[in-house]
Amino acid sequence: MMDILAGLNPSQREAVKITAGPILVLAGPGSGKTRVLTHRVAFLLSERRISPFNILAVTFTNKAAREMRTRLIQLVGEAHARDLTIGTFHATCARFLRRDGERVGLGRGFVIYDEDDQLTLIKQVLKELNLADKVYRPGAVLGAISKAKNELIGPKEYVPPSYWHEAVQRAYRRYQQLLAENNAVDFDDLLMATVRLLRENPDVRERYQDRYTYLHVDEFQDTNIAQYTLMKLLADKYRNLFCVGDEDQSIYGWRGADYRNVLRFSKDFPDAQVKLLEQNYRSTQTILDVAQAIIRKNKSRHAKTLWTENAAGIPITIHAAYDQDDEAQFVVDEIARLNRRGLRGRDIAVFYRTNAQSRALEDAFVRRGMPYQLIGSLRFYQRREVKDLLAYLRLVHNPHDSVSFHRVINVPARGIGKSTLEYLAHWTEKLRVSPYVVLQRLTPAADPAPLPADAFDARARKSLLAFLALLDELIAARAEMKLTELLDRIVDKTAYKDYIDDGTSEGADRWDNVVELRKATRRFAEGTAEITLPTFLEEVALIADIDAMRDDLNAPTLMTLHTAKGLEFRAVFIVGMEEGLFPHSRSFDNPAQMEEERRLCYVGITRAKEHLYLVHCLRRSFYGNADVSEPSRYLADIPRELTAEGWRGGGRQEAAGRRQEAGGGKQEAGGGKQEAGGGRQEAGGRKQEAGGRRQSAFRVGDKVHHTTFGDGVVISSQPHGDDEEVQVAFVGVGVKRLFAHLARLKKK
DNA sequence: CGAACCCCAATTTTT
DNA sequence: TTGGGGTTCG
Repeated sequence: MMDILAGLNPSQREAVKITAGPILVLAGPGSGKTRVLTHRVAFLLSERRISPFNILAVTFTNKAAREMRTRLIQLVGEAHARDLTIGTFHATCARFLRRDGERVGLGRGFVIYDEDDQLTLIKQVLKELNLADKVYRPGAVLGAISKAKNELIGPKEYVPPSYWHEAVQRAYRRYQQLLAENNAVDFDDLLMATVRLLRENPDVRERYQDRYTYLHVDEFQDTNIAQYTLMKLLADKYRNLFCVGDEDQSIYGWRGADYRNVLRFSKDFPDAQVKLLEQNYRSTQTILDVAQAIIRKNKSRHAKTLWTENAAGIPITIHAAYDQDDEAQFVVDEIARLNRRGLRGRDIAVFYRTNAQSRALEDAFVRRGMPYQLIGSLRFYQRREVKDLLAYLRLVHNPHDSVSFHRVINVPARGIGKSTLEYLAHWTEKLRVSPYVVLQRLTPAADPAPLPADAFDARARKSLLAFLALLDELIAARAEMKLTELLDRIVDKTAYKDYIDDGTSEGADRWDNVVELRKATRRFAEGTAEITLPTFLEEVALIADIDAMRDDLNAPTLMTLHTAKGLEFRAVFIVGMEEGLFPHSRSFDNPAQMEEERRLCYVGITRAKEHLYLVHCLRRSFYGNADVSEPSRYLADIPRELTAEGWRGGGRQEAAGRRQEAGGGKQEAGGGKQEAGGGRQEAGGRKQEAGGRRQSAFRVGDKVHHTTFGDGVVISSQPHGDDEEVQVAFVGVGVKRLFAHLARLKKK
């Protein structure tokens, strides 16, 4: 076993060595926060001989949990690391509730509703309560409910601060009722119910307190009230609570996170030791200076003095692009350049404020035939086909789940239409049972008594009974089948392939996703579906975008700034550095939110080790129409001497003067999409760049002629497969991007 | 019943 | 621009 303390700096070592009592480690970006956390656990295990069973560490993402475990395996070996409890807040709570949920009224087989399901449910509620969804927008109502839950406020305690919120309260109450009827919980319930479980049941509380005597929280600044309360409850007996965080990286305030938990901690644990980690090991001095220049402007923060022994490095690049296509083009061009200078794909990331921005980037990568990894946006487990099949699986697990029930009762279409469903709803309300039970009572042998013979017309009745038979068959099959077989059976019995694979390329993509889902079930090959189905469903429900990130893909990663937290790359691009986008206009009127935007910028910048690019557009189109954009205020905060001067040269600026179009349509460069692993990331075109091998026939500055567009000047040129992709500024037409050969471009 | 059409609305970040 | 939801027509 290696020396746990070796390789730690003095402050890190101090933090690790305090093994008793409450400890708060305030750690700047790149200061070895995760290192301290893992080494502290390793230290507990090997030096203090604490049993791994007594150690709990919570993170915010599965990825972080996984990484922590991996590092601990390296430090203390598989045998010790295996028995540690490391997981996300949500997964940990789900685990507690699987065991003891009945104490707070949760049935054994409860399902976890994701955002889609929540939306479905709240829409139903709003309809029931006759609340116009114009005024009571489902998302907004859910947001208000979520906010309450994060603060551990139930529908009864809820004090509506306005008229609007009075309706929210009613919706909240009904929403919880429906969740209970469906034996379902939403994300926030996982936390809230666990807190309730511990609060209201001293025996359970004490059992968990005795089990987990050493508690650890990662990214402490992002905990909300519920999460903080949970940890405080667990720590109440032995008081061994170790938290690491950085208030400057608090970016989830909108989701209820409250960095004042850092202050609360000091108040609740007056004897807490506070350790500061201020040495940065990640970034160049220049990048660190840029980051400081940004974050310094925030008022509500404790000034920190981050420093590094790293070299100054190179100046950062601020680039003005014409529009988002030009911006994306710049990014891929620049990445190609970095590649030539020895940076590998996995060393590079592109961050943006909103997911919608990924599109233009994807287009540019695909056109270039450059592989990439996209995190987020259209999530795998959110796609229609995947959700459909998951709904079937959930129904098998819990047939009373009415959201899943309604999702698939007519998918694929089996002649159960609107009026039939309305009538079905009539019976569920009348009998106060789940739709599944109504179907059961359509059978002649039903007990209690079957519904009257004239309930539902013959056709509807037949369809409904067929669906019931299908469900019951699947439920019965569960006991003797593996999960994968169960899924196959569902696909088979519903003729799902015929339904989804309609001959179009989208259909093929969708079918690929089904195959991918099938692959995901294969990890649960041991034991019958009876055993593995609940675990599978739970895991799937608690997956986050970032969890699917792969290090083995060696492609640049595209993700939102929020997702980027906790990662590092040799080169970082932040695009869309524009007022209204970043900082986002939604934050303008709220100073606290504006500070959060700034922290987000700080988080983005501090991901970079060596190269940092901040890019903004002069024009950006939002939904349909283009608008002039102002450079982000953050750019103005950066001292000039830290940025590359005279950089904005090259042919690009001329191009920027004119309207630029992605001419010639979108050519799919590579062999379509590559679905990988968890199925969520998409590598774009996979075709290898021709690189410098081909001699290009067209060079920047060449005068050319095109039969339709007339005369123009080449402003860029890229070898592309057998052809050459050129950008040409045509007189009176604008910039077009085309394949020279294909377009029969002539040199003049 | 279901496909086709139309209109409207929204678009921040997500465990 | 996209998608969801509602309406209409076959």
